[in-house]
Amino acid sequence: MRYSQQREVILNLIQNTKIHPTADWIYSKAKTHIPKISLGTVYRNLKKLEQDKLIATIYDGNVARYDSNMEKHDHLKCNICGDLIDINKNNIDISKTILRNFNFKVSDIEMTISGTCKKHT
Amino acid sequence: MRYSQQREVILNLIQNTKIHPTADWIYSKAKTHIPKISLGTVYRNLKKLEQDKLIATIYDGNVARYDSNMEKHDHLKCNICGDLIDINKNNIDISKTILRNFNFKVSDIEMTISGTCKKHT
DNA sequence: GTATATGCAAACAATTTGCACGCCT
DNA sequence: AGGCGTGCAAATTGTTTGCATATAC
Repeated sequence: MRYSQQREVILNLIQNTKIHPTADWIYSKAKTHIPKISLGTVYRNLKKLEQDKLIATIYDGNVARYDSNMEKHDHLKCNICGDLIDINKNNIDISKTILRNFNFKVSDIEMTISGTCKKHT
Repeated sequence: MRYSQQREVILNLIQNTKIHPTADWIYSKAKTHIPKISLGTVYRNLKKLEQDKLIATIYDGNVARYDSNMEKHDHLKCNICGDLIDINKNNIDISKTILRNFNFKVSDIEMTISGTCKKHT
């Protein structure tokens, strides 16, 4: 992958925030560094960065968010502000542990387990 | 909520399939019963049915899928065909149990825990 | 009769893509 | 020089909405 200033700015933005930003947020921040940058460029670079495993995509409802924490981890999602907070599975015991460690009151736990179903064995 | 043939067909379609269909799938099946049904009607009824807790929305990547199994449950998602298979959390012990019970080879477990973060206490 | 539901089409939001040009290597 | 990356605008996709008409109750 060849160097480009746009890609560098985009990656830095993602790495320097904890908010798991959307493409739009990245676009508006990037414009303060590169006023002429386009939204298409943002999306193209996000795809590339994901392919190169420099970032990961999190689908939050029907909006994509981007995360540069590439260690396997999960999220606490606040029902009120929508913030996503990183957690390691190791930290999880049960709701009580989460309440204690994160001061986060759990109302629901959702899980998607992926893999290969029996049709492909 | 007042009766309508459209809504009845839509709900029946969701209840009679295990595939967690998308709005588009529902629309095309519904047309075989009600040729003039519109996609707008499908979406409006999906919203209503969700508000009335007759169905639930599952966000799968960036597409919404609809599920009439209203008991709390999670999903196994096949990496190859994209199918979502229902599971009860009770069934989950670990990957091995899943392999045994569902003949499903687990490659990843993702979890979103929602609730209220400390900013709102 | 009146409120709710419908079909249709236009509007929207998020994301992708074709094209001519620009800039790394 | 050659190819990857860019800006711009138009195209796509999934979903929502305004409006006039139709239907349940």
